[in-house]
Amino acid sequence: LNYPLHRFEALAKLTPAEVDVLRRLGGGLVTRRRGEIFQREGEVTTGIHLLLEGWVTSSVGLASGRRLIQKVHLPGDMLAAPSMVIGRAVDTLTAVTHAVTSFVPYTRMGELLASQPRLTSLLFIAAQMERLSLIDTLAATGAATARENLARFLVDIHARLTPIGAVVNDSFDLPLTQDVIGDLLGLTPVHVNRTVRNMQREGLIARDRRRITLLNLRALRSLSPVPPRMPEFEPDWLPPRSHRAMDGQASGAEPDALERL
Amino acid sequence: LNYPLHRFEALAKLTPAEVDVLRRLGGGLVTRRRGEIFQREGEVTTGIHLLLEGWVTSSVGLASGRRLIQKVHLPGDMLAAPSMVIGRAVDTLTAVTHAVTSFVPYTRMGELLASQPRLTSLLFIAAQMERLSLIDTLAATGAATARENLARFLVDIHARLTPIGAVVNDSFDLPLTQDVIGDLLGLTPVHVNRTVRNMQREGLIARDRRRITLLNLRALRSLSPVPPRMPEFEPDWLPPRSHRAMDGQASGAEPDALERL
DNA sequence: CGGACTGTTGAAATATATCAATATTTGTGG
DNA sequence: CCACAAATATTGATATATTTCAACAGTCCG
Repeated sequence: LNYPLHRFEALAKLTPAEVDVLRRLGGGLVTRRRGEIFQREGEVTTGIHLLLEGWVTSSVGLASGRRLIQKVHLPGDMLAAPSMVIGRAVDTLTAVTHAVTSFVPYTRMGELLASQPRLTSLLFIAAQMERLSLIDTLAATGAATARENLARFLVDIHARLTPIGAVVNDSFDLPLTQDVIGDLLGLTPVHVNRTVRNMQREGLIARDRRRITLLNLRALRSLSPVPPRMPEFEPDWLPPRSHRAMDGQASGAEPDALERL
Repeated sequence: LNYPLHRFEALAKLTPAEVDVLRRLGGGLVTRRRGEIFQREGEVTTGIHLLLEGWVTSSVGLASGRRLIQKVHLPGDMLAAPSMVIGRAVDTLTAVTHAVTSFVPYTRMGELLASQPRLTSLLFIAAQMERLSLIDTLAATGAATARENLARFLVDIHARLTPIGAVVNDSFDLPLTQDVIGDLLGLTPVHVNRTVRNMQREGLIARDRRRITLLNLRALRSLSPVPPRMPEFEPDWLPPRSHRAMDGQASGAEPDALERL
C-alpha cells in the first residue's frame, strides 16, 4: 500500500517504525470508479478512508437543496475524519476521478491513538492544519469576490499538487467541471465560467481541455485574499522520538495492538 | 483556576487525574479588558490560551481590508490552537466582553501530548469537532441566505451557551454589535440589521438591549441550513482509561513532566 | 457515431452592498 | 446620578455582484 506520507513528513521526520505503522494502517486497496459515491451524508460510519490515488470531493447538502463542496481531497488525505466524532457521515464522498482508497476502522484508529503518542500528536496537528485551511476557505468564500476566491482556489490546488509531483511548469490537470468548482467556491457554474474566461483573457491562466497553466503565479497569489501557509517542521515542543514510544510500546494498555494485523 | 471542562466531558468521562491535569494546564489568570486585543495576526506565538470567562472573537484580515470573524469563542474554548502549527498567529484575538484567559506555552502542550495519550486523543477529537463546526459555518456562509445564516448563528450560540448555564427560557445575553455579527456571517451590518428586524417582526425572536430571546426555537432550527451536531459520548474506539496512563506515566520520555508545575 | 455531459454567452431578476442621514443606546467623567 | 460624547442601531435610496433562466455550442465517452 503506497499511502503518500508527505503530509506527515512536512511536520516531522518519521522513524522507520512510524512510517511502517502508517503504511500498514489501512486495510486492502479499494478502487473507486469515476463518479462513485462511497459515503453518504448521514449514514452510520465505522471508519475513515485514506486516499491513495485520484481526486475525491467532500460535500454537504444544504436544506435549500444546494450542495457545498467543503474540500477536494488529493492523494495523501485522510477522508471523513470529522465524522468519527459523531459516528455518522458528516459529508458525502464522491470520486471525481478514478480513485484508490483504503479503509481504516475506528477501532484500529483507537489502537493507533492508544499506542502511538507521537503519531497521535501529529494527527492532532494535521487536524489543526485542516482547520486552518477551512478558515482560509471561509475567509475567501465569505468576504471576497468571485475573482479572488477563484485565485485562491487555483493557488491552493497548485500548492497541494506540487509535493506529489503533479505540477510541471505551473501546469497541472484539473479534472473538475465548472459545476463542481462552483459548489466549491459557493458560486454558480455560470459565474465560474465568466470569471475563468476573464482570467484567461487577462493572461493570468491558460487552459487546454482539462489542463490548466498558471501563467502568472505571482499575480494570482497576490489576488488571493489569504496568505500561503507553511507548517513548521518539527517544532521543538513536539514529543520526542522516544526509543520506547517508537516501537508502539508507549501505552501500557495494548502493547502490540497495532502489530497484530 | 476554574477552566470549564464541559467540552471534554461531553466526549468522555474524565478520571480525577485527568481533570486535575487539565485544570492545572494553564498558567496564571489574565484579565482582559473589553476591546483588548491580546493576539495579533502574524505575530510569533509561543503558546495557546484557555478561555475561562467572557467572549472572544477570532478574526482574520483579508487583503481587501475586510475582516472575517472565524468564530466567537465562549468559556471553555481553547484559543489559537491552529496557530501552533505554523508558529505564527493565524488569527487576531479580541475580547468583546471583559474576559479571563490563561496561557499555556507550547512546551507545556508538548508535555501533555507526550504524557497523556488519552487526553491527546480527546484533543484530536476536539479539533475534529472544531473542523466540523467550520464546515457548517462554511456551508451557511457560502450557500445560504442571510436569513438562514443568521438563524444558524443564533441556534449555535444558544447550543453553546446552554452547557455553561447562560441560557434561561431560550433567552441569553448577546454582547455582540451588529457590526461584529456582520463580520461573523460575512454580511454588512446594515443587512444584519434588516434581517434581525425581519425576524423580530415575524415573531421568531425578541430583543431587549443586549438580551435576545429565541421565541420559536423549532422554526429557527428548521431555518438553519445545517443540522445540530451531537458528539458521541465515549465512543468504543477511544483509548481506555488505562490505570497506568491516568497518572501521566504513559510515555517513557518525561514521566512527571506535567506534575512539575 | 451519437447522446449526454460540459462549457459559453446573453438578458433579466435579485439579494446584498454602499452611501448617507438620523435615532437610540451605552459608557464615562464630572 | 446626570449629562454628554461616542458607539451602535435604524431606515431609505441607489448601486452592483451574482443568480437565474434560457439557448446553443463543444467535447467527451461508450
